[in-house]
Amino acid sequence: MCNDAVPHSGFSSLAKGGGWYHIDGMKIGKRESQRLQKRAQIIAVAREHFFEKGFEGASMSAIAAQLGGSKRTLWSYFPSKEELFAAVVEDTAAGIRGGIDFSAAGDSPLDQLTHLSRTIIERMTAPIAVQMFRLISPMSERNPELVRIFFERGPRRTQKSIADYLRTNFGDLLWTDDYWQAGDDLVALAASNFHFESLWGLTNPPTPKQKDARARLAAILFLRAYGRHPERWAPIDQVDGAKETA
Amino acid sequence: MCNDAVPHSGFSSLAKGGGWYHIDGMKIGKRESQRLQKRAQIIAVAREHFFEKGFEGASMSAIAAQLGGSKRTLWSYFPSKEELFAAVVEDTAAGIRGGIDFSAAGDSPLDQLTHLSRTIIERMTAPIAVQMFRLISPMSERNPELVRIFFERGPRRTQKSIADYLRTNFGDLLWTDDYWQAGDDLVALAASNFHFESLWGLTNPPTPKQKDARARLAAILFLRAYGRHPERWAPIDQVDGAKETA
DNA sequence: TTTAAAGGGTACTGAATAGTACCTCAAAGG
DNA sequence: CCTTTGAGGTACTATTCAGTACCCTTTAAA
Repeated sequence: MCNDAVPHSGFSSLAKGGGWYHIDGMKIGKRESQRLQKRAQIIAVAREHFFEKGFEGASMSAIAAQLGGSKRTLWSYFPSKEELFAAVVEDTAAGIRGGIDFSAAGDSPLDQLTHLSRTIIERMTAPIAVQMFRLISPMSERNPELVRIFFERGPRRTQKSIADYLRTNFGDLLWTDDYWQAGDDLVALAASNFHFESLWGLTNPPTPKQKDARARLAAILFLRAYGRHPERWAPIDQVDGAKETA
Repeated sequence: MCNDAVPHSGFSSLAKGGGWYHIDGMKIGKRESQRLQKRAQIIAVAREHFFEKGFEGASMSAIAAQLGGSKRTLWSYFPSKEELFAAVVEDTAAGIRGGIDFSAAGDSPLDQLTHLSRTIIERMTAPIAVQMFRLISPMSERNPELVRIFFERGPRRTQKSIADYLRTNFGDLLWTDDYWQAGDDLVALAASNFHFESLWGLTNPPTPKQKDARARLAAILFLRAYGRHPERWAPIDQVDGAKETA
């Protein structure tokens, strides 16, 4: 979709200014290179506007004005507001997805899951993710396909990474075989509160310390809920709010 | 806010048509009564439009047209689009809140929590709640106060009910004193998946059977995670996806 | 029965919108 | 060096929208 705005006219000849331009290892001419840059710049500006005002509230004229160029230029890249919006969604989803960092692989199960929970929290409370949630939610009635694209390219990949990770590293410790469900529940335990608080802007953003505490609690809760031997993961003295009495 | 559109001019005199009109036990004249009815009707129609098109997408002219009356009438009730929107948010939040049904109070802890989880799921996947989430999310940048009002009058009350319920009925069974946190985690376990699926319209709405299964799983997970004796709530043979091997 | 308020209908204002037309100029490509 | 392509600038169209003005009818209240 929208690739017609980024023509790849094969191997173009040597540019006058000397040297080649590369994208993804492909040699391309300077014209194509500039066009790609311009396209990226447009998407970046459009993202600001859509994030701030929403789809209906954002104005193509305002975007063109901030870009400095003329409207004609904007329309030569994206033939309609919908297509520009779609490009922003795709680009942002691709930016959010990334790979999950499972680097704490050598530590204890509790530490591993704490680290994973911390990563999940960080990702779900990142401003770009929060703004994307705000932007995409109301689109499900008007353009469900767009929401699906966002989900497939963003959250879905994270879901899969987590499920794979649990299957590989925690297969023996859990009583369930449904690693997708378990992963979803880990995400829910780790980020659910922060998600709503961030989404609705009800409180100040959580501090690193709060995130750490929440990540550790989520890991304990998860290991108790899904572990074969839940009593091994006693929360007493490890978590604020635990009662003194055993 | 907006109460200037609903004048309560004290105890007005007898209406010609005979009899009194009552609202909240107060006697009011027929004019006031009709005005309140009209106001409610406007909010109902406006809600449809805002739910379908969002704040920016909805049109006051279209709302007035569907109401049948003239624009002048609409503006005499709500002096601006923002005020109408605020009224819709308040009205809807008040409608959603209701009381939680804790009627399964005589059963086992597992049954009690299953029932509670089922109620939570039902509430969070109800169309009016889903649409309200979609509508309110993007408002947090443009009108944070409105989001706060919605939260206080809707989700916050549910949060409190659940925390109170856990404190009263499960105080002895849980290792934590933080019943708000525990309640939030129960909600997360019960409804998190369904919440995103509903919000983004990714799948068909869950069937009653799926909701029942999820509610039971959430109850087990919660009792293992937060129970003093998690091993008592063994999921084997109670939950799909549990491994055969002990 | 009188009267004053409210609702309905139509037409309007002024502003903002998505998208187009046309021309000019810089620069990339050959 | 010359030609083509794309980008900038300005002005435009047609539409839609929030909100207003004006006038007529209905009806509740006294």
